[in-house]
Amino acid sequence: MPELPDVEGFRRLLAEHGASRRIEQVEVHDPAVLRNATPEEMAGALRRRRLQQPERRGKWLLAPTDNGTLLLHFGMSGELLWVEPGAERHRHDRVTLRLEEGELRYRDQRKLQGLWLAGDPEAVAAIIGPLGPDALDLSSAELRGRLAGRRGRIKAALMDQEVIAGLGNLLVDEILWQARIHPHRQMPDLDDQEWDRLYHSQRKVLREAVRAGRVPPRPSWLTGVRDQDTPTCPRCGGPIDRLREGGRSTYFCPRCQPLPRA
DNA sequence: TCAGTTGTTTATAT
DNA sequence: AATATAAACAACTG
Repeated sequence: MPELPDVEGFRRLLAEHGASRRIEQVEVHDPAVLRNATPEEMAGALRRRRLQQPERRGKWLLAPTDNGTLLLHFGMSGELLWVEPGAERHRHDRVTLRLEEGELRYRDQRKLQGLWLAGDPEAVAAIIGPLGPDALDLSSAELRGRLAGRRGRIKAALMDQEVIAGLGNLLVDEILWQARIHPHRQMPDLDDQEWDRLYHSQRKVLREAVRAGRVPPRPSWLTGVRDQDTPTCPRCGGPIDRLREGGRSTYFCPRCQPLPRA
């Protein structure tokens, strides 16, 4: 699930239900998701502390309290849910933050990422590592400035969190498809019109995905057809092709997204 | 049994 | 120095 739009949805959830409320209890159902603290340390740091305004940085969610910050990363299968007090536990619920009004559940099937504890902004920065500017507030000039001059394929560059933070496999395929740019294009080869299409596609896809809290699988979008057995392009009707880029499945339309100089 | 999954890191090669 | 590839992490599903 989680790319920028999903994590932004989790941030909204946390802002609505958690901000300014007190954590009554921390329940660690699976200690394996705690990356730099024991369950005792996590509970000791957060119990009876007040949550402040949450923040998203790329795919990271920051939940600051009056005693340090909880950092959450959702990997490929994580999510954050708000449930009624004492709601039944799901088998993949790994951590529960119990508040007076309800419970926040960190749920994750695969446990590829997890939860960290940071005492100060420097510790937060050390855990998150270098991140490019967030994709959600990126100007046209900044997008081009971050990418131009790099060698390599455009999909790899867009997926690199140090270049731009927040874009993942699904988003990048959708953006490139809407911009009609082949995922293997080289940045120096893009003309002004293509840069423009890339920027506006990025804006449109992100705006609508953030609103939905996911990349919406609309029939008119690549995301709406990519999981079909033999997907066809919603724009031209031609067959959708698949290739491997950076170890990820990449879907594109060879007719709408041609690779020049074959 | 095997390939595949919306993420990231590490090792190795180019 | 950058870039490319594969594997590993983990827990499933078809």
